[in-house]
Amino acid sequence: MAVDILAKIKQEISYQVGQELGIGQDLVYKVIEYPPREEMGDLAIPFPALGKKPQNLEVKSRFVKSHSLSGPFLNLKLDEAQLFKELFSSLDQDYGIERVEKPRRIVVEHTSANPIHPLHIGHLRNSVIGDALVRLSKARGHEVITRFYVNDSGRQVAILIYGLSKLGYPEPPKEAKKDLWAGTVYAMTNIILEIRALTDELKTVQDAEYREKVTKRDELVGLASEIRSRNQEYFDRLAEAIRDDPDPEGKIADIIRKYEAGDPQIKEIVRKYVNYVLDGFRESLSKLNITFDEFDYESDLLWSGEVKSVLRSALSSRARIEHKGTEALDLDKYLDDEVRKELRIPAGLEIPPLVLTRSDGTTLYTVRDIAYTIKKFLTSKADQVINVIAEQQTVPQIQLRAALYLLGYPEMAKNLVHYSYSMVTLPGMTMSGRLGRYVSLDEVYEKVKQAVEEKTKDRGQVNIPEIVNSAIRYALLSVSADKPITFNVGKVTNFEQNSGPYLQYTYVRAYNILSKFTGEISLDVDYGDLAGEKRRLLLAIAKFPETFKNSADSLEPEVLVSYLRYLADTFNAWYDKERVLQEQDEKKRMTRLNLVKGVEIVMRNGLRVLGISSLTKM
RNA sequence: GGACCCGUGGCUCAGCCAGGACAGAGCGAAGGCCUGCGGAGCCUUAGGUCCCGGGUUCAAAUCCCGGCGGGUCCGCCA
Repeated sequence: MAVDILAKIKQEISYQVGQELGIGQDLVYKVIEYPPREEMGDLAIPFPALGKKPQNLEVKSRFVKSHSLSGPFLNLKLDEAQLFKELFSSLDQDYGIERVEKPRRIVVEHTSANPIHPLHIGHLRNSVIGDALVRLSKARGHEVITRFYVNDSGRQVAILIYGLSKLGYPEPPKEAKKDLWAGTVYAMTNIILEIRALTDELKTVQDAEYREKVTKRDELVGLASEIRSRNQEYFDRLAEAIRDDPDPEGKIADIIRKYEAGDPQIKEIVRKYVNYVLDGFRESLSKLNITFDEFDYESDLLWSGEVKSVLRSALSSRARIEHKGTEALDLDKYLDDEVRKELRIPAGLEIPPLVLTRSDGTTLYTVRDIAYTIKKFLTSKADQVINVIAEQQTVPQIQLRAALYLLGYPEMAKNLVHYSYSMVTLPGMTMSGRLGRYVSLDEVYEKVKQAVEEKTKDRGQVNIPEIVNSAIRYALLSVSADKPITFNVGKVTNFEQNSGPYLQYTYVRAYNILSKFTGEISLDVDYGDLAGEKRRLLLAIAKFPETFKNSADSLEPEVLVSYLRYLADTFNAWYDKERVLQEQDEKKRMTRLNLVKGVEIVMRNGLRVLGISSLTKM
């Protein structure tokens, strides 16, 4: 079992200082920080934060080499020899991967794209973040279940099925990627329907509105001709069939209704095509080593009666109201300030009522999501459910928590986390799955792959997929989730310092030094050698357990990413200046080998929990 | 109009939640470093009113209030 040496040292120091000042150890521990500049020391205690200002203070610890008062700070310099000895005598392969004392059961739902078109770079951010959260939490010792919610009973799937019906329910060509193929049919059908709807509207409007709609229709017609080029035969057949259909909207509503009711014929059709698209998703995500434990179909919740039961409970709730002639829940009225705070609902937000049913009696997405959330908590016996969902759904997610609370599931409401992330945009283009306008995950993957192939073409056997994976993951994980990203392929294929491949490359350097050393790495070292970057490396290695805990517990992969970047920079700066294997002095060589070993282990473990493989050559 | 998120060198970001000492990186720019463990590397230099204005504090990029700018949402869509 690896030990967090730095935590041990900080505890010892805070105990000492606490005794001297007559305050609690925990309080001191909490305020210990790292000075901004090296020459100040390795640790600092700001006295005002403790409400004390001692004249002089003795810190007696074998780990502390010296200390000095500087303004309001007590600066401590650690004894690198003691730290080194303690750290490397207990270093093992799992170093830094600190497990929690009380593991929890955590469900992470992520990606959950509509099964009607291929995954695009917006979903990619969701998948990569979700997967990193899964890996971080698992490494921390939690039991994690990964789930994908299949939205198979909405209007969008119905549109796809409607389009397919007009084509006589064709099979995708053998060589085609099935999600891509379905996405084309969906976008064609949708555009044709939208144009038709707009054309109908033109008959009843006039003047400014008329001109606006004409412009909009012209745009759609332009897009239509673009998408027609993907498959002219499909497009022309769809256009003709939909033109001849007296009531497409009725047919689509019919599909939704029959599917919700579990009509065996439509069930078989819908499931077949939805599963084709899911096959495509799995194929794309497997390239990034992303998998799921469960795929949960929205329709199963309808057929099993789980949605009905939620609806019944909602209809008998005291919060039930009539809203615009239909059934709804008033989520605003019955939650006091304290509850809102507990549920992380902004104080100033007027929560919109939750509409429960359409006038034809069918249920809406959020109602089904209530049922799904309950299912996630119950079937996995989860302590916490994390939904990785775009920021656009902030309000619906709030409605969800509020509704759970009101319907008698306050614990679930409190333990449901919306892990929000901001949009991914493309330079000079807005994406729209509805209109078939997007850059798919597969395209991004291929572009990055080409760049990697170009870069490695003279290097023999190299694990190209793992380099592509690291470049993509790093690009999406190094930016905090709540920042919007403009996805720039040029940047992702730049494998210089700020990149996943840079980290992998650093690992390769460390690994190769170790692989060329045939002896035994011992602790018979020269502590005097621990200066400059080597001392910095020692400190950095010592900080890894704390950084990992921080990153995992706060669900912030970017914290770990920045740390690994710093470690790599420090290692590379040293690597260029001094030799390890060629060092003549045996004890110095041994000092350095230990440090390289430390970097190797930390880099490998750190990358692993981000879903990035450490390669031994590249 | 209301709510939420974002605003840090020319560009892209870290640091903000848990306030602390002259604000860190990368890209781009200028100039250097390959007889040595893999140059996807290293070393210099230039470049910053941390959006603005108040407030709290011994201490504010960080917390609070008010603005400004950008994004997102406010549907019997999901």
